[in-house]
Amino acid sequence: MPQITLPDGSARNYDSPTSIAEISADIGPGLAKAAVAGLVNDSPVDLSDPIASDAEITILTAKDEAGLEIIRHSCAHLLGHAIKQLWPEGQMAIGPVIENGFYYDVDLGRALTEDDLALLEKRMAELAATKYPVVKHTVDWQEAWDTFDSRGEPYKKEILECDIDRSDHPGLYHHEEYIDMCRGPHVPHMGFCQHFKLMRVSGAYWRGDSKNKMLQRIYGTAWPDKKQLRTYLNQLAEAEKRDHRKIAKQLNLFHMQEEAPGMVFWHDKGWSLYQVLEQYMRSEQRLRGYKELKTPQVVDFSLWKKSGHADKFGDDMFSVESEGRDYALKPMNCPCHVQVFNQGLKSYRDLPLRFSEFGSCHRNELSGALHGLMRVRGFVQDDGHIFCTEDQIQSEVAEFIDFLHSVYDAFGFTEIIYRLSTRPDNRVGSDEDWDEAEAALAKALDAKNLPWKELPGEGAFYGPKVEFSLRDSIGRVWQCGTVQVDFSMPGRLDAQYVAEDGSRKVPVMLHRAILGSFERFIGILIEHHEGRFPVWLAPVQAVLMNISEKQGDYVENLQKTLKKHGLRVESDLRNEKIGFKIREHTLQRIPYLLVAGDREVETGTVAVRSRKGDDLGSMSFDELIVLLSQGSDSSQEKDQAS
RNA sequence: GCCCACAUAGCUCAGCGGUAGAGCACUUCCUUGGUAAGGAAGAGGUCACCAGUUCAAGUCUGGUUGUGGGCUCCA
Repeated sequence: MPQITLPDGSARNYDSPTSIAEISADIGPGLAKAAVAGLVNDSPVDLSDPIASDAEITILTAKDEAGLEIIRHSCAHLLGHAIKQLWPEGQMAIGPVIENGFYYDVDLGRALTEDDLALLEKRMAELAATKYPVVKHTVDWQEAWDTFDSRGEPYKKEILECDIDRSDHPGLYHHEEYIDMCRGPHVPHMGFCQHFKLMRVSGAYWRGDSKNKMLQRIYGTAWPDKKQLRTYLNQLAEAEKRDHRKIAKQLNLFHMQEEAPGMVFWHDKGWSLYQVLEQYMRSEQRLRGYKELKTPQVVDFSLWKKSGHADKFGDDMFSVESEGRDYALKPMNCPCHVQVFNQGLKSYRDLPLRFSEFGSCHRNELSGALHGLMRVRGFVQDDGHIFCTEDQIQSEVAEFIDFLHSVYDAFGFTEIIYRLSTRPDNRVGSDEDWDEAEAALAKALDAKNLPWKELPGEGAFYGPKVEFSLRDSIGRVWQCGTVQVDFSMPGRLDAQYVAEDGSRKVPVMLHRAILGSFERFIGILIEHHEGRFPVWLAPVQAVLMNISEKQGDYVENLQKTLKKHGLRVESDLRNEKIGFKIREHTLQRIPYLLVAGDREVETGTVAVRSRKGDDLGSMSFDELIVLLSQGSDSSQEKDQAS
């Protein structure tokens, strides 16, 4: 006699075991039709699963996030169904839900083409249009194994053997003649799975292990209705429009070429952006008590052996041989900073000691990992290392977080995501050290009421860390900042200070970065702003143009004066119509377009137009200085020109 | 590094066995025009690189390099 409680608190009684399907039908035909699956005491179930005892239930529809996930999961099965119809020899691996969609890994023994994808998509649409029912059979382990054995599905058998207990009762979902194994739940019929699109194919290792066979992975996206599918596809097009590689080409910021894979040739405009960032970080760091260093880029391997990096990352370091000695291009700055710390005897009175460096690093990343500015081989970190005592960890981390907030705010990033990565299995340092460091990081976050998520086991081998990610203007998340506690390196590299009692102690070292690397951060800025940089960052803040030749001298003089005020202003005296010049510089996303004709020469002004197309009227020289000098202050960041 | 795709003028791309094409940009000339493209003429390419097939190769085959999308990795 199950009593069913609905989310609104109302209860219904049933004489015999019931199901989500039955309850939905009792509530109304609309709901019965829309129901995808349900939650029974917060556990997901199929519509048809029997409910024999008292329970709190929720009916899931396509409108629920959980309901949509079920649809996506069923879409993976639909893809499996279509694959097996088109290529019966294909061996199915796994087909999970991912953000915005699903994928299926399958072993076809050959690569898939774009044409195959279209074929698959067509077959899937045909199958889904029949709205065939999905039937679940719960069987015992052996029956599941026999089923996949007879159907020639070795990967499914391996999953059973390795991941599923023999006493379990796996669910077999029958999609007409196709059978897939799944914890479920799934949609009651495929009519729910009609709004999808296959996106791409790629290779993927079986079980994510590069030693295993490479399977073919087919990605798809799926949504509750046509409209949401279209919206999503539009968003993708939007992201593509923002691609920093494309915008950088249009705006002439940098280029890369075959002779230096993964390294950047900065052009003047990109370098201007870079310099503004660097100068900004430099002045902020100075205000916060950092001492800026510059350390060598080519350092003998012995130091990397001592620091432990050669053992762990040796293959990823660029090496140089000279006069029988082996050197490496530095992949990071920390060992060099310890060398600076080690010069001269340090006292506890010197701590905390904050070093910073715009450290030029090289890492020989796998060729396939390179990606525009986002993943490069040569880059510059806004690196810093704080040498301190254990007692100072929490306050140093707290100060660092304040610093990081002010920087992200200045660049217009308001939403930050905090993650605390704790001890991995493979680690150095005592458990007591880890307890203390993890607690210090957590306390620093909690003291500011920041919401954070723990990533157990994700810490570095030498200590726990907090990672800071920011959300960009179209919702994507980028990890940039980090602060890491290090118990290992100061000891390995013989860093010491004299404690209050005269004894020698090893300092704690905090690694920290806010931007991460200039290269990547600029890539993120380009995409975040879609190349429309706030005026304080814009490589060219304004372009002065004349209407006709007569105003040429006026424009040139004005440009000189503005440049003397440190403003980045160009002039365009070409023999072109004003409309043509306006168009070109608008496409170049120049914040302000300054036009001088006879009227302006007479009054000593210029006509100001924003890149958005707004007419800001005539401005005098003084007004221009104010307009173009809007700083990194975030309240001004959202200027009229954006 | 692995899987798949791609590489043609400065840029964006077409051509897919038979003497290299378009638009924009560039150069010169005309035009001096008030807020998103004024007109005319001209110049510009060993079709990424190296082999092979063929009477003939941007075009077909193999290899190399780079790029793109994934996978793996990310101190």
